[in-house]
Amino acid sequence: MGTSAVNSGEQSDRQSRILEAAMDLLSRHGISGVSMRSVAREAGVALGLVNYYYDDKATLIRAALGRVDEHDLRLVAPDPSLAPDEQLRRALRRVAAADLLTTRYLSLRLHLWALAQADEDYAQINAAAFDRYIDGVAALVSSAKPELPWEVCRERASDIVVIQNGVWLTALLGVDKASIERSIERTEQIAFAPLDGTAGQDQEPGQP
Amino acid sequence: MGTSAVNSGEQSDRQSRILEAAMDLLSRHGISGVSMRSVAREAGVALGLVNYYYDDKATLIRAALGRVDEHDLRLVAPDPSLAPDEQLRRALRRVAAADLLTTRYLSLRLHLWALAQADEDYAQINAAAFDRYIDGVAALVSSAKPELPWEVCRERASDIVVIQNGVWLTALLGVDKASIERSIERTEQIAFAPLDGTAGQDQEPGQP
DNA sequence: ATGGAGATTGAACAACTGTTCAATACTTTT
DNA sequence: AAAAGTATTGAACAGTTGTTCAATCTCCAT
Repeated sequence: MGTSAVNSGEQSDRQSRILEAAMDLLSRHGISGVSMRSVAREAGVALGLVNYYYDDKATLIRAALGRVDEHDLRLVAPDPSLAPDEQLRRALRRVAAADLLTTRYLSLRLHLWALAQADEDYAQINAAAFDRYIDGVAALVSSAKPELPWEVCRERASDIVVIQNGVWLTALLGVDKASIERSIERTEQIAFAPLDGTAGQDQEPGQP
Repeated sequence: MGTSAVNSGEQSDRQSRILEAAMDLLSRHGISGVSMRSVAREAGVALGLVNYYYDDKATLIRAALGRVDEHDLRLVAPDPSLAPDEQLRRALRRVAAADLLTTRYLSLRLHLWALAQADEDYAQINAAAFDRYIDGVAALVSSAKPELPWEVCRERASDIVVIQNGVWLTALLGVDKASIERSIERTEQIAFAPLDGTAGQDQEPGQP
């Protein structure tokens, strides 16, 4: 029987070359550019082998989706070697890092999101990963500002993620670099805002 | 010869039914769900008629893209019957309006964006519409706050659009309604911020 | 070397794709 | 009523798609 896609990590090198090829094609040409044949060609492998490692085309796409979700989660993984507030700051900065704002990654994310919108199956995987990501951000906020109740951390995390999504989506359209920088700053302000009022914004700096 | 897709407005009823069907399918099942046959079926029309009104599948998709772009631009069109600051406020609020935050519209936008990412042709149309949209927002900001130099208005518009994109993208994933509301408020703060410092954010509400 | 298990190939199949086109139906003009 | 123009149909075409499968190849334990 096939090796199944539940297999994590690097399998026989060929299997991961196939997955890599699929992600590359998806990122560059969208789902219509991903056929079993084009994947095989891109991976330098016979057609049959793609179906050997991935029973379905759906399984192949699911594997790609899993890889990207995994990657996203690493962005907000706690790093014990850093002070909590520095951890948070870096995680927020990573979103605008050069290696993340590449067309290849952003485009891949966009296509996967579009797929999730069209297919209930992908949608669930995606939604779960999205929730875990928000939880990750909330956990970082909580470590950096322990005085905040968890509920507030989740709130701030949601707000931050809205902006982050906006950042990378807009980055695809080639918006001003400076605007992205300002948006990142905005996420920092939300994260580090003092407890008092609503998160990180005071319209009137006047005194009571 | 065919009627061409340059034809704006409502043509023979059948033509617009076809376009409507295409947009519906695109929104619900993504580009792989849009075939000339499925469009014809959804529109209750023979296969040949789709190619009669739209020479290409690409032409059909372009028409859909045009419709959505047109719709987006109307969101920031100036409305002389309102005071400038009210115009701006309403435009910013419209993004979170119920009729816009529907899956149908958001999903359509997402798929078109994904298509633009895969096809240079769509990409240019999309980029142009995106620019016009930012210009529209900037113009509204400028009317509401005439003391701002145009450059600053564009800056604020860019920042606002980043958040708006984040809002509707995240809305697709079913994020907390409250978070969306807070994000909209944030766009208002950016728009209406006093001229002094950076746009709409003061980390410390202290006095000088 | 011999057997066997897994890896790899490409041909074959049925289903679907976009596009073309001759044939018809319907409207309007003459 | 005839002619002309447009709208509408579905069959036909060549190509592509995902999936299956018998046939090979590779490698390792025996």
